[in-house]
Amino acid sequence: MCELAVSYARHVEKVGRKRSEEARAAVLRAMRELVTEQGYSHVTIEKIAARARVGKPTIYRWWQSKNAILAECVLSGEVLPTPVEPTSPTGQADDAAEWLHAVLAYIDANAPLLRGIVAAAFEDAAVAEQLSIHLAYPIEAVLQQWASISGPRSPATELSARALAQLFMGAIVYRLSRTPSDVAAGDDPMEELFDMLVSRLRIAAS
Amino acid sequence: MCELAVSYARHVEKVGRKRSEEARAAVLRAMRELVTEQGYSHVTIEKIAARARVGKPTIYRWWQSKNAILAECVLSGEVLPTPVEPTSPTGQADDAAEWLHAVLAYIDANAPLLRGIVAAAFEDAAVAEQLSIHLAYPIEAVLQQWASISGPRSPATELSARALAQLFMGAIVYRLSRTPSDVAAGDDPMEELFDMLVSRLRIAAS
DNA sequence: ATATCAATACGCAACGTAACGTAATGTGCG
DNA sequence: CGCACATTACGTTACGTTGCGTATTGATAT
Repeated sequence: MCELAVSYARHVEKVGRKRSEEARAAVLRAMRELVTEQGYSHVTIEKIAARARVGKPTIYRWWQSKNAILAECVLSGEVLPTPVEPTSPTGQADDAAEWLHAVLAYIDANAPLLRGIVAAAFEDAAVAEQLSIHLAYPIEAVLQQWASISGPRSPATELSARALAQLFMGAIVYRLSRTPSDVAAGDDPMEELFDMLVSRLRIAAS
Repeated sequence: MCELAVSYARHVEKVGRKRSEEARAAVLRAMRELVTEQGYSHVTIEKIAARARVGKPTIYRWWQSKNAILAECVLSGEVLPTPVEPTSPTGQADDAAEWLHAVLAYIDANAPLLRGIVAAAFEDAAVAEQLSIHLAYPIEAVLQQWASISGPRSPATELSARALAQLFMGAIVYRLSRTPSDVAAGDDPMEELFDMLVSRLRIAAS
């Protein structure tokens, strides 16, 4: 299951020098920075090693591939921090709106990095799985929580919470593929989608 | 705008041997096949040249990059053929359902290729633009056509055609990122989305 | 306790392979 | 004749691997 984490626990017992947590963190950090700056396809192991001030063999010892490093970035929550957690899931429509906008703002702010992650996810199932677990499922859970306040598959949503969540995830991901200029050119239906969702929650709550 | 097509019109006039349409088609065909078989990141210029039985310099003469070749695949409609065009845009709900399912079936049938294209789109704005033009906009146009039958922004849809198209595109993209087994595990919001869309068209038409 | 040793991780340097993008050379088509 | 083509070759970059010397750790022996 969690091969990614297990890699850190190789030869747990016995003697010997311990793995440098410093080196591990530096590699993940370098990966994040390089993806943000240059795009995932332009990231090389050698660049990572150079920036992290780490030997190339050290990287190959602990990670099977470039994708595995990126997957671990997602896994260890270094890419998708607090905003994914709801501020106050009380079911209030205003809270919902606030939270949705916070998530969207975070995604926009980290667009270059997330674009690289998504691109990798489309070519590597392991990355896709981590992305689902650490981005899609939490969002889905929150939306489901809100939706369930007005009952499962209520008239307020007409769609199951799961379908609704996946649709939003899709819209958010698709939005990422477009340049900020495109999105800013009054061509962004995200507000419209939010309004729909929030207004329905509002109706359901009243 | 269309730098991609212009590449074919270099030195349009005057003498000399004409560009081999055969070679061009062979390159695009090889790109499609290799992406389908091995994934975009594993496609190399040399593999393309070998499979297309074409010299490497010929490829570099006409295309600036690997992404440019892929973008031209999308541009020249070799990737997204007929199903994107509506079969009979009469506004009948049954037609709508049929068309939506046809598009979906086509996408599923070509999932490996489309995964590669989407992955590239997330790292190359030019590819993303071609994808928008040749997939998102046609879908949007069809939805708009259907929506307009019951009046612009009617109660039947509540969302603008643009927002619906974005939702649809997002769902398609998100679905592509998941393995067929995942999608088949009754975890697919597509049918639900279709049902909602179609049932509303049906109501609006009556 | 302190010293010693084995085991392991580390950075560094170098290797052969693969793909890159370009250049040189000839053939074939218009 | 001019240009596009295939072929071949080249230097560069990144790959993934290996050997080496050093640093750090736990176990063992004094």
